[in-house]
Amino acid sequence: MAPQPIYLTVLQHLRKQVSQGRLKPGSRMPSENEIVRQFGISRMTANRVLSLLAAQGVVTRVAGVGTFVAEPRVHSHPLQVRSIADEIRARGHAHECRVLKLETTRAGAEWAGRCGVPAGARLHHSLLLHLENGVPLQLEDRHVNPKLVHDYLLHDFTRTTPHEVLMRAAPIQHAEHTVRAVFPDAALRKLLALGRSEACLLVRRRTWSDGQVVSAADLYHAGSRYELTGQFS
Amino acid sequence: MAPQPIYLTVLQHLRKQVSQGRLKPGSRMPSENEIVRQFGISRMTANRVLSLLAAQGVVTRVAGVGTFVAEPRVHSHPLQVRSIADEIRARGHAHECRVLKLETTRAGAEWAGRCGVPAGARLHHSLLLHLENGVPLQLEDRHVNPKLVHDYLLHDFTRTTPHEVLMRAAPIQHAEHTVRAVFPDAALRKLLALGRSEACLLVRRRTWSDGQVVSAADLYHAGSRYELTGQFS
DNA sequence: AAGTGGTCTAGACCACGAA
DNA sequence: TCGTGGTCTAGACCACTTG
Repeated sequence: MAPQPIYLTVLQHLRKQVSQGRLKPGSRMPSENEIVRQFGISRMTANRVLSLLAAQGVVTRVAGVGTFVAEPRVHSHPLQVRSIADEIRARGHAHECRVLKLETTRAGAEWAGRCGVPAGARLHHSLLLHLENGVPLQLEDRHVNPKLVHDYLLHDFTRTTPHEVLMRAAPIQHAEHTVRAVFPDAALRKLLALGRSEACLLVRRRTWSDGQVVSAADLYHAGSRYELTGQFS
Repeated sequence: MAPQPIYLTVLQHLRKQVSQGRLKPGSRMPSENEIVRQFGISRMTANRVLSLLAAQGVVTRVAGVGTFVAEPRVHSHPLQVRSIADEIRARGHAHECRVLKLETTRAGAEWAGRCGVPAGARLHHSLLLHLENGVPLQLEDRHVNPKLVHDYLLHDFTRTTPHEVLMRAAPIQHAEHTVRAVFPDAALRKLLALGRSEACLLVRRRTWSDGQVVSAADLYHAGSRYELTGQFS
Protein backbone atom coordinates (compact mmCIF):
# COMPACT_ATOMS: atom_id res chain seq x y z
CA MET A 1 0.00 0.00 0.00
CA ALA A 2 1.98 2.91 1.27
CA PRO A 3 5.64 2.03 1.56
CA GLN A 4 6.59 5.04 3.57
CA PRO A 5 8.84 5.45 6.60
CA ILE A 6 7.33 4.82 10.01
CA TYR A 7 8.21 8.27 11.27
CA LEU A 8 6.17 9.80 8.43
CA THR A 9 3.16 7.69 9.23
CA VAL A 10 3.26 8.72 12.87
CA LEU A 11 3.98 12.32 11.95
CA GLN A 12 1.00 12.55 9.62
CA HIS A 13 -1.18 10.89 12.23
CA LEU A 14 -0.25 13.48 14.82
CA ARG A 15 -0.55 16.32 12.33
CA LYS A 16 -4.05 15.21 11.56
CA GLN A 17 -4.94 15.16 15.23
CA VAL A 18 -3.83 18.78 15.42
CA SER A 19 -5.32 19.98 12.14
CA GLN A 20 -8.66 18.35 12.90
CA GLY A 21 -8.77 19.95 16.31
CA ARG A 22 -8.66 16.78 18.38
CA LEU A 23 -5.49 18.22 19.87
CA LYS A 24 -6.03 21.88 20.60
CA PRO A 25 -3.43 24.67 20.87
CA GLY A 26 -1.70 24.58 24.23
CA SER A 27 -2.76 21.04 24.98
CA ARG A 28 -0.31 18.28 25.73
CA MET A 29 1.06 16.08 22.97
CA PRO A 30 1.82 12.43 23.70
CA SER A 31 5.31 12.17 25.18
CA GLU A 32 8.08 10.26 23.45
CA ASN A 33 7.58 7.29 25.72
CA GLU A 34 3.85 7.26 25.07
CA ILE A 35 4.48 7.25 21.34
CA VAL A 36 6.96 4.43 21.79
CA ARG A 37 4.30 2.33 23.52
CA GLN A 38 1.44 3.37 21.27
CA PHE A 39 3.13 2.67 17.95
CA GLY A 40 5.67 0.08 19.04
CA ILE A 41 8.64 2.05 17.73
CA SER A 42 11.92 3.01 19.31
CA ARG A 43 12.39 6.20 21.24
CA MET A 44 14.82 7.61 18.65
CA THR A 45 12.09 7.43 16.04
CA ALA A 46 9.51 8.93 18.36
CA ASN A 47 11.97 11.70 19.12
CA ARG A 48 12.43 12.28 15.41
CA VAL A 49 8.71 12.73 14.91
CA LEU A 50 8.28 15.26 17.68
CA SER A 51 11.48 17.10 16.79
CA LEU A 52 10.28 17.41 13.19
CA LEU A 53 6.91 18.71 14.33
CA ALA A 54 8.75 21.24 16.48
CA ALA A 55 10.93 22.30 13.54
CA GLN A 56 7.75 22.72 11.49
CA GLY A 57 6.28 24.94 14.17
CA VAL A 58 3.42 22.55 14.87
CA VAL A 59 4.45 21.92 18.47
CA THR A 60 6.66 23.44 21.13
CA ARG A 61 8.96 21.29 23.22
CA VAL A 62 10.17 22.08 26.72
CA ALA A 63 12.86 19.87 28.23
CA GLY A 64 11.75 18.32 31.47
CA VAL A 65 8.15 19.34 30.90
CA GLY A 66 6.63 18.05 27.71
CA THR A 67 5.53 18.74 24.17
CA PHE A 68 2.60 21.02 23.47
CA VAL A 69 0.54 22.01 20.46
CA ALA A 70 1.77 25.40 19.27
CA GLU A 71 -0.51 28.39 19.10
CA PRO A 72 -1.73 29.00 15.56
CA ARG A 73 0.78 31.29 13.93
CA VAL A 74 -0.14 34.75 12.86
CA HIS A 75 0.29 35.00 9.17
CA SER A 76 0.55 38.03 6.99
CA HIS A 77 0.03 36.68 3.56
CA PRO A 78 2.54 38.19 1.18
CA LEU A 79 1.17 36.52 -1.87
CA GLN A 80 -2.39 35.45 -1.67
CA VAL A 81 -3.47 32.19 -3.15
CA ARG A 82 -5.82 33.65 -5.65
CA SER A 83 -6.59 32.42 -9.06
CA ILE A 84 -5.62 34.57 -11.99
CA ALA A 85 -9.20 34.40 -13.18
CA ASP A 86 -10.40 36.13 -10.03
CA GLU A 87 -7.80 38.84 -10.46
CA ILE A 88 -8.86 39.48 -14.02
CA ARG A 89 -12.55 39.49 -13.23
CA ALA A 90 -11.93 41.78 -10.26
CA ARG A 91 -10.57 44.29 -12.74
CA GLY A 92 -13.77 43.99 -14.69
CA HIS A 93 -12.03 42.42 -17.64
CA ALA A 94 -12.87 39.33 -19.62
CA HIS A 95 -11.13 36.13 -18.63
CA GLU A 96 -10.60 33.35 -21.09
CA CYS A 97 -8.77 30.07 -20.64
CA ARG A 98 -7.29 27.82 -23.30
CA VAL A 99 -6.56 24.22 -22.40
CA LEU A 100 -3.24 23.27 -23.98
CA LYS A 101 -2.70 19.96 -22.25
CA LEU A 102 -4.60 17.67 -19.92
CA GLU A 103 -3.03 14.35 -19.10
CA THR A 104 -1.69 11.93 -16.54
CA THR A 105 2.07 11.59 -16.55
CA ARG A 106 4.81 9.84 -14.66
CA ALA A 107 6.68 12.15 -12.31
CA GLY A 108 10.20 13.03 -13.36
CA ALA A 109 12.78 13.83 -10.73
CA GLU A 110 11.96 17.54 -10.54
CA TRP A 111 8.19 17.35 -10.27
CA ALA A 112 8.41 14.32 -8.02
CA GLY A 113 10.50 16.37 -5.63
CA ARG A 114 8.21 19.34 -5.74
CA CYS A 115 5.08 17.26 -5.32
CA GLY A 116 6.58 15.06 -2.64
CA VAL A 117 5.92 11.81 -4.47
CA PRO A 118 8.37 9.12 -5.55
CA ALA A 119 9.85 9.44 -9.02
CA GLY A 120 7.72 7.57 -11.52
CA ALA A 121 4.49 8.05 -9.57
CA ARG A 122 1.46 9.22 -11.46
CA LEU A 123 0.64 12.93 -11.53
CA HIS A 124 -2.18 14.80 -13.18
CA HIS A 125 -0.87 17.52 -15.42
CA SER A 126 -2.60 20.54 -16.89
CA LEU A 127 -1.20 23.29 -19.07
CA LEU A 128 -3.52 26.28 -19.30
CA LEU A 129 -3.20 29.68 -20.89
CA HIS A 130 -5.12 32.51 -19.25
CA LEU A 131 -6.02 35.59 -21.28
CA GLU A 132 -7.21 38.99 -20.19
CA ASN A 133 -9.37 40.68 -22.79
CA GLY A 134 -7.88 38.33 -25.35
CA VAL A 135 -4.25 39.04 -24.44
CA PRO A 136 -2.16 36.19 -22.96
CA LEU A 137 -1.34 36.96 -19.35
CA GLN A 138 -0.42 33.74 -17.61
CA LEU A 139 0.73 30.28 -18.58
CA GLU A 140 -0.18 27.85 -15.85
CA ASP A 141 1.81 24.61 -15.76
CA ARG A 142 0.34 22.55 -12.94
CA HIS A 143 0.82 19.09 -11.48
CA VAL A 144 -1.69 17.63 -9.08
CA ASN A 145 -1.38 14.69 -6.72
CA PRO A 146 -4.01 12.21 -7.97
CA LYS A 147 -4.29 10.57 -4.57
CA LEU A 148 -5.75 13.77 -3.19
CA VAL A 149 -7.73 14.97 -6.22
CA HIS A 150 -8.44 11.91 -8.32
CA ASP A 151 -10.97 13.50 -10.66
CA TYR A 152 -8.90 16.59 -11.41
CA LEU A 153 -8.72 15.98 -15.15
CA LEU A 154 -12.47 15.57 -15.55
CA HIS A 155 -13.28 19.26 -15.18
CA ASP A 156 -13.89 21.78 -17.91
CA PHE A 157 -11.25 24.39 -17.20
CA THR A 158 -12.70 26.81 -19.69
CA ARG A 159 -15.61 27.17 -17.29
CA THR A 160 -14.06 26.57 -13.88
CA THR A 161 -10.57 27.19 -12.50
CA PRO A 162 -8.06 24.72 -11.06
CA HIS A 163 -8.16 26.78 -7.92
CA GLU A 164 -11.85 26.10 -7.40
CA VAL A 165 -11.44 22.41 -8.13
CA LEU A 166 -8.58 22.04 -5.69
CA MET A 167 -10.31 23.96 -2.93
CA ARG A 168 -13.32 21.69 -3.16
CA ALA A 169 -11.28 18.49 -3.12
CA ALA A 170 -8.61 19.33 -0.52
CA PRO A 171 -8.83 22.52 1.49
CA ILE A 172 -5.54 24.35 1.25
CA GLN A 173 -3.94 24.87 4.61
CA HIS A 174 -0.53 26.03 3.60
CA ALA A 175 1.06 27.60 0.58
CA GLU A 176 4.57 28.37 -0.52
CA HIS A 177 5.57 30.81 -3.21
CA THR A 178 8.81 31.61 -4.84
CA VAL A 179 9.09 34.44 -7.31
CA ARG A 180 11.83 34.72 -9.88
CA ALA A 181 12.63 36.47 -13.10
CA VAL A 182 13.41 34.17 -15.98
CA PHE A 183 14.43 34.51 -19.58
CA PRO A 184 11.72 33.03 -21.81
CA ASP A 185 12.53 30.41 -24.39
CA ALA A 186 11.03 30.56 -27.87
CA ALA A 187 7.97 28.47 -27.03
CA LEU A 188 7.13 30.52 -23.98
CA ARG A 189 7.68 33.76 -25.87
CA LYS A 190 5.20 32.69 -28.51
CA LEU A 191 2.54 31.48 -26.09
CA LEU A 192 2.62 34.63 -24.00
CA ALA A 193 3.06 36.88 -27.04
CA LEU A 194 6.17 38.40 -25.51
CA GLY A 195 8.19 41.14 -27.13
CA ARG A 196 11.80 40.63 -28.13
CA SER A 197 13.19 42.23 -25.00
CA GLU A 198 10.71 41.06 -22.48
CA ALA A 199 11.40 39.04 -19.37
CA CYS A 200 9.09 36.65 -17.65
CA LEU A 201 7.89 36.65 -14.06
CA LEU A 202 7.72 33.11 -12.72
CA VAL A 203 5.69 32.37 -9.62
CA ARG A 204 6.15 28.88 -8.29
CA ARG A 205 3.40 27.86 -5.98
CA ARG A 206 2.92 24.75 -3.88
CA THR A 207 -0.13 24.12 -1.79
CA TRP A 208 -0.52 21.70 1.10
CA SER A 209 -3.39 19.96 2.75
CA ASP A 210 -2.71 17.92 5.88
CA GLY A 211 1.01 18.00 5.32
CA GLN A 212 0.82 16.61 1.82
CA VAL A 213 1.43 18.55 -1.35
CA VAL A 214 -1.83 18.91 -3.22
CA SER A 215 -0.48 20.72 -6.21
CA ALA A 216 2.61 22.38 -7.59
CA ALA A 217 2.36 25.02 -10.27
CA ASP A 218 4.63 27.16 -12.40
CA LEU A 219 2.88 30.41 -13.30
CA TYR A 220 4.60 32.33 -16.07
CA HIS A 221 3.60 35.94 -16.63
CA ALA A 222 4.49 38.48 -19.27
CA GLY A 223 6.97 40.83 -17.59
CA SER A 224 5.49 43.93 -19.17
CA ARG A 225 1.90 43.14 -18.29
CA TYR A 226 2.02 41.67 -14.83
CA GLU A 227 3.38 42.66 -11.45
CA LEU A 228 2.91 41.61 -7.87
CA THR A 229 2.13 44.22 -5.29
CA GLY A 230 2.02 44.11 -1.56
CA GLN A 231 1.42 46.42 1.34
CA PHE A 232 2.79 46.01 4.81
CA SER A 233 2.36 48.01 7.97
CA MET B 1 34.19 26.87 27.90
CA ALA B 2 31.23 26.18 25.66
CA PRO B 3 29.60 22.92 26.65
CA GLN B 4 27.63 22.45 23.47
CA PRO B 5 26.46 19.30 21.72
CA ILE B 6 28.87 17.57 19.38
CA TYR B 7 26.52 17.83 16.43
CA LEU B 8 26.44 21.59 16.81
CA THR B 9 30.21 21.83 16.84
CA VAL B 10 30.50 19.79 13.68
CA LEU B 11 27.60 21.64 12.05
CA GLN B 12 29.17 25.02 12.73
CA HIS B 13 32.50 23.77 11.46
CA LEU B 14 30.97 22.67 8.16
CA ARG B 15 28.91 25.85 7.86
CA LYS B 16 32.09 27.86 8.20
CA GLN B 17 33.75 25.84 5.46
CA VAL B 18 30.87 26.76 3.18
CA SER B 19 30.47 30.39 4.16
CA GLN B 20 34.20 31.02 3.87
CA GLY B 21 34.25 29.52 0.43
CA ARG B 22 36.53 26.59 1.20
CA LEU B 23 33.67 24.39 0.07
CA LYS B 24 32.18 25.90 -3.05
CA PRO B 25 28.65 25.51 -4.44
CA GLY B 26 28.24 22.20 -6.22
CA SER B 27 31.29 20.66 -4.60
CA ARG B 28 31.15 17.51 -2.59
CA MET B 29 30.63 17.58 1.16
CA PRO B 30 32.35 14.99 3.33
CA SER B 31 30.19 11.87 3.45
CA GLU B 32 28.67 10.60 6.66
CA ASN B 33 31.37 7.96 7.00
CA GLU B 34 34.11 10.52 6.44
CA ILE B 35 32.64 12.70 9.18
CA VAL B 36 32.47 9.66 11.44
CA ARG B 37 36.18 9.05 10.97
CA GLN B 38 37.21 12.70 11.03
CA PHE B 39 35.42 13.64 14.24
CA GLY B 40 35.24 10.26 15.93
CA ILE B 41 31.47 10.35 16.30
CA SER B 42 28.77 7.85 15.45
CA ARG B 43 27.08 7.75 12.09
CA MET B 44 23.72 8.75 13.55
CA THR B 45 25.26 11.99 14.74
CA ALA B 46 27.00 12.59 11.43
CA ASN B 47 23.69 11.96 9.70
CA ARG B 48 22.03 14.47 11.97
CA VAL B 49 24.53 17.15 11.03
CA LEU B 50 24.13 16.69 7.29
CA SER B 51 20.35 16.31 7.52
CA LEU B 52 20.16 19.57 9.45
CA LEU B 53 22.33 21.33 6.88
CA ALA B 54 20.00 20.00 4.19
CA ALA B 55 16.94 21.25 6.06
CA GLN B 56 18.63 24.64 6.34
CA GLY B 57 19.22 24.69 2.61
CA VAL B 58 22.99 24.74 2.94
CA VAL B 59 23.48 21.43 1.19
CA THR B 60 21.58 19.05 -1.06
CA ARG B 61 21.57 15.33 -0.42
CA VAL B 62 21.10 12.63 -3.04
CA ALA B 63 20.68 9.06 -1.87
CA GLY B 64 23.28 6.77 -3.31
CA VAL B 65 25.36 9.66 -4.60
CA GLY B 66 26.43 12.11 -1.94
CA THR B 67 25.97 15.45 -0.28
CA PHE B 68 26.73 18.64 -2.12
CA VAL B 69 26.98 22.33 -1.30
CA ALA B 70 23.78 24.01 -2.45
CA GLU B 71 23.83 26.84 -4.95
CA PRO B 72 23.62 30.14 -3.14
CA ARG B 73 20.10 31.42 -3.48
CA VAL B 74 18.76 34.09 -1.26
CA HIS B 75 15.31 33.60 0.13
CA SER B 76 13.38 36.58 1.22
CA HIS B 77 9.88 37.49 2.19
CA PRO B 78 8.28 39.89 -0.24
CA LEU B 79 6.58 42.09 2.27
CA GLN B 80 9.27 42.15 4.86
CA VAL B 81 11.39 45.24 4.83
CA ARG B 82 14.77 43.72 5.29
CA SER B 83 18.07 44.90 4.04
CA ILE B 84 19.89 42.74 1.58
CA ALA B 85 22.91 42.85 3.84
CA ASP B 86 20.95 41.16 6.61
CA GLU B 87 19.76 38.47 4.24
CA ILE B 88 23.28 37.74 3.11
CA ARG B 89 24.70 37.70 6.58
CA ALA B 90 21.86 35.51 7.80
CA ARG B 91 23.08 32.94 5.34
CA GLY B 92 26.52 33.17 6.84
CA HIS B 93 27.97 34.71 3.72
CA ALA B 94 30.16 37.75 3.29
CA HIS B 95 28.40 41.00 2.38
CA GLU B 96 30.17 43.75 0.56
CA CYS B 97 28.84 47.04 -0.73
CA ARG B 98 30.24 49.26 -3.46
CA VAL B 99 29.14 52.87 -3.56
CA LEU B 100 28.58 53.86 -7.18
CA LYS B 101 26.87 57.19 -6.64
CA LEU B 102 26.09 59.48 -3.74
CA GLU B 103 24.55 62.81 -4.53
CA THR B 104 21.73 65.28 -4.16
CA THR B 105 19.59 65.72 -7.25
CA ARG B 106 16.49 67.54 -8.40
CA ALA B 107 13.48 65.28 -8.60
CA GLY B 108 12.30 64.47 -12.10
CA ALA B 109 8.65 63.70 -12.74
CA GLU B 110 8.93 60.00 -12.01
CA TRP B 111 10.85 60.11 -8.75
CA ALA B 112 8.92 63.16 -7.60
CA GLY B 113 5.73 61.20 -7.99
CA ARG B 114 7.06 58.15 -6.23
CA CYS B 115 8.53 60.15 -3.36
CA GLY B 116 5.53 62.42 -3.01
CA VAL B 117 7.46 65.66 -3.47
CA PRO B 118 6.96 68.40 -6.04
CA ALA B 119 8.96 68.11 -9.25
CA GLY B 120 12.26 69.91 -8.95
CA ALA B 121 12.52 69.35 -5.20
CA ARG B 122 15.79 68.10 -3.82
CA LEU B 123 16.25 64.37 -3.23
CA HIS B 124 19.18 62.43 -1.88
CA HIS B 125 20.25 59.73 -4.26
CA SER B 126 22.39 56.65 -3.69
CA LEU B 127 23.38 53.91 -6.10
CA LEU B 128 24.82 50.90 -4.32
CA LEU B 129 25.93 47.48 -5.48
CA HIS B 130 25.60 44.67 -2.95
CA LEU B 131 27.74 41.55 -3.33
CA GLU B 132 27.45 38.14 -1.72
CA ASN B 133 30.76 36.37 -1.36
CA GLY B 134 32.10 38.70 -4.03
CA VAL B 135 29.29 38.05 -6.52
CA PRO B 136 26.96 40.94 -7.43
CA LEU B 137 23.48 40.27 -6.11
CA GLN B 138 21.56 43.51 -5.91
CA LEU B 139 21.77 46.96 -7.43
CA GLU B 140 20.04 49.42 -5.14
CA ASP B 141 18.90 52.67 -6.70
CA ARG B 142 17.44 54.73 -3.90
CA HIS B 143 16.02 58.20 -3.43
CA VAL B 144 15.51 59.61 0.02
CA ASN B 145 13.46 62.57 1.16
CA PRO B 146 16.02 64.98 2.65
CA LYS B 147 13.45 66.61 4.86
CA LEU B 148 13.11 63.39 6.81
CA VAL B 149 16.70 62.13 6.68
CA HIS B 150 18.86 65.21 6.14
CA ASP B 151 22.21 63.55 6.82
CA TYR B 152 21.56 60.50 4.63
CA LEU B 153 24.55 61.11 2.36
CA LEU B 154 27.03 61.45 5.20
CA HIS B 155 27.13 57.77 6.06
CA ASP B 156 29.70 55.21 5.00
CA PHE B 157 27.54 52.66 3.20
CA THR B 158 30.38 50.19 2.98
CA ARG B 159 30.04 49.83 6.73
CA THR B 160 26.37 50.48 7.39
CA THR B 161 23.26 49.91 5.32
CA PRO B 162 20.69 52.41 4.08
CA HIS B 163 18.13 50.37 5.95
CA GLU B 164 19.85 50.98 9.27
CA VAL B 165 20.26 54.67 8.53
CA LEU B 166 16.61 55.09 7.59
CA MET B 167 15.34 53.13 10.55
CA ARG B 168 17.31 55.32 12.94
CA ALA B 169 16.15 58.54 11.33
CA ALA B 170 12.53 57.70 10.62
CA PRO B 171 10.97 54.46 11.83
CA ILE B 172 9.19 52.76 8.98
CA GLN B 173 5.51 52.32 9.59
CA HIS B 174 4.30 51.30 6.19
CA ALA B 175 5.79 49.79 3.08
CA GLU B 176 4.67 49.10 -0.46
CA HIS B 177 6.27 46.68 -2.84
CA THR B 178 5.81 45.85 -6.45
CA VAL B 179 7.67 43.00 -8.05
CA ARG B 180 8.27 42.58 -11.74
CA ALA B 181 10.55 40.88 -14.21
CA VAL B 182 12.53 43.15 -16.48
CA PHE B 183 14.95 42.76 -19.32
CA PRO B 184 18.33 44.21 -18.31
CA ASP B 185 20.03 46.82 -20.44
CA ALA B 186 23.73 46.63 -21.13
CA ALA B 187 24.78 48.73 -18.14
CA LEU B 188 22.69 46.70 -15.72
CA ARG B 189 23.90 43.45 -17.22
CA LYS B 190 27.47 44.47 -16.65
CA LEU B 191 26.97 45.72 -13.10
CA LEU B 192 25.17 42.57 -11.97
CA ALA B 193 27.45 40.28 -14.00
CA LEU B 194 24.42 38.80 -15.74
CA GLY B 195 24.60 36.04 -18.29
CA ARG B 196 23.46 36.58 -21.85
CA SER B 197 20.08 34.95 -21.24
CA GLU B 198 19.37 36.18 -17.77
CA ALA B 199 16.46 38.25 -16.65
CA CYS B 200 16.30 40.66 -13.79
CA LEU B 201 13.98 40.71 -10.81
CA LEU B 202 12.98 44.26 -9.91
CA VAL B 203 11.53 45.03 -6.52
CA ARG B 204 10.20 48.55 -6.14
CA ARG B 205 9.84 49.54 -2.56
CA ARG B 206 8.45 52.65 -0.93
CA THR B 207 8.52 53.20 2.80
CA TRP B 208 6.46 55.59 4.84
CA SER B 209 6.92 57.19 8.22
CA ASP B 210 4.18 59.32 9.69
CA GLY B 211 2.33 59.42 6.41
CA GLN B 212 5.27 60.73 4.41
CA VAL B 213 7.38 58.81 1.95
CA VAL B 214 10.81 58.33 3.49
CA SER B 215 12.42 56.57 0.61
CA ALA B 216 11.75 54.98 -2.75
CA ALA B 217 14.05 52.32 -4.09
CA ASP B 218 14.50 50.20 -7.18
CA LEU B 219 16.17 46.94 -6.25
CA TYR B 220 17.50 44.99 -9.22
CA HIS B 221 18.50 41.37 -8.68
CA ALA B 222 20.20 38.78 -10.82
CA GLY B 223 17.42 36.45 -11.95
CA SER B 224 19.50 33.33 -11.53
CA ARG B 225 20.74 34.15 -8.07
CA TYR B 226 17.81 35.69 -6.28
CA GLU B 227 14.24 34.74 -5.56
CA LEU B 228 11.52 35.86 -3.25
CA THR B 229 9.74 33.32 -1.16
CA GLY B 230 6.64 33.52 0.93
CA GLN B 231 4.72 31.13 3.11
CA PHE B 232 1.29 31.42 4.49
CA SER B 233 -1.20 29.20 6.16
C1' DA C 1 11.70 9.93 42.66
C1' DA C 2 9.67 9.91 38.36
C1' DG C 3 9.01 11.71 33.95
C1' DT C 4 10.50 14.73 30.31
C1' DG C 5 13.24 16.08 26.39
C1' DG C 6 18.43 16.38 24.52
C1' DT C 7 21.97 13.90 23.09
C1' DC C 8 24.89 9.98 21.71
C1' DT C 9 26.38 5.23 20.50
C1' DA C 10 27.16 0.97 17.76
C1' DG C 11 25.25 -1.63 15.47
C1' DA C 12 21.66 -2.93 11.44
C1' DC C 13 19.03 -3.42 6.80
C1' DC C 14 17.59 -1.16 2.70
C1' DA C 15 17.44 1.21 -2.09
C1' DC C 16 20.03 3.48 -5.04
C1' DG C 17 23.85 4.92 -8.24
C1' DA C 18 28.46 4.53 -10.01
C1' DA C 19 32.25 1.83 -11.36
C1' DT D 1 30.56 -4.67 -5.85
C1' DC D 2 31.06 -0.71 -3.13
C1' DG D 3 29.88 3.67 -1.14
C1' DT D 4 26.07 6.63 -0.49
C1' DG D 5 22.18 8.37 2.09
C1' DG D 6 17.49 6.81 4.55
C1' DT D 7 15.79 4.58 8.16
C1' DC D 8 15.43 2.05 12.54
C1' DT D 9 16.67 -0.20 16.99
C1' DA D 10 17.77 -0.78 21.93
C1' DG D 11 20.10 0.68 24.78
C1' DA D 12 22.58 4.82 27.49
C1' DC D 13 23.69 9.27 30.31
C1' DC D 14 22.43 13.89 31.19
C1' DA D 15 19.88 18.21 32.84
C1' DC D 16 15.77 19.62 33.84
C1' DT D 17 10.96 20.11 36.05
C1' DT D 18 7.29 18.49 38.83
C1' DG D 19 5.33 16.35 42.69
